[in-house]
Amino acid sequence: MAKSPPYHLGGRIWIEGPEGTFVGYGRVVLLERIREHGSISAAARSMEMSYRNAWRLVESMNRQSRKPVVEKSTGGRGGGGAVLTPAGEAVIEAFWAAYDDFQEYLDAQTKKLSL
Amino acid sequence: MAKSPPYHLGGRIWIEGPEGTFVGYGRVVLLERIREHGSISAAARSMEMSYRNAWRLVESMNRQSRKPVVEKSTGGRGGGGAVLTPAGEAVIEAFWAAYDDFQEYLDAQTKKLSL
DNA sequence: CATCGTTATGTTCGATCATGCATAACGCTT
DNA sequence: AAGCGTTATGCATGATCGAACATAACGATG
Repeated sequence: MAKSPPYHLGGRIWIEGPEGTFVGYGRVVLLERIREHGSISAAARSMEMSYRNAWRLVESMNRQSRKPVVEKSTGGRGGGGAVLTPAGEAVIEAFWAAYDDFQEYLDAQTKKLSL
Repeated sequence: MAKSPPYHLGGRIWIEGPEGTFVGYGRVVLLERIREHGSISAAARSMEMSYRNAWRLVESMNRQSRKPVVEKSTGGRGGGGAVLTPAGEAVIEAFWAAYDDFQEYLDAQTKKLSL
């Protein structure tokens, strides 16, 4: 096996909206966890993020999206919860598509690095 | 003129070395300023960066580069100074090449954003 | 040999951002 | 009506990173 080259190209991408970051890697993972667990608090716990911050991120995404990505409800059976909307699903899909393409781009550009 | 779309792809890239970031946007600008001014301190002043930090970044780049990107001298006429090496020139060129390509990539991918 | 501006380096201060903690409101269940 | 877990929100705490400040060493020049 060949020795890994000394340098490689690194990078990050995100989708920008009116307020700045609309969705990036961390936010999209949060959306997936919400879909999986059915609440912001359980999603936050599952990824070692404070509920405070998870809630803030959801607010930011909902504000910047035409249609909310997460619908929240308070009280009731189980205390309430949060569900991912179809708009949220679309955001997840759009981000991963861009992300996957970007990873390939980084690999390809690394090979072109003249160092 | 058409209204700008609600979302666009944003991102950053850098060249990674053994310690993490080898050179990114800020570091390459610093190298150019050193070439222009002939010292780390003047370069730092010209871009509103503390000398402390500028010096640290130069150290980091020199440590990670096969051959130093900047050669420093202390004392003497004018107190000393710093000059960019050919290796430094090569790093600047390599980074801007990758950077320019990346900007085009972001524009192209933004148009493919299905949101 | 005193001066001067730069490199070199430690220490303190400040801004930023996420975490942690503390409550309150909510509404279904029992 | 009481209990429960979640959303909602303010406030204090802590980690991180660069700026700001303070010296010291350096070496050509006058």
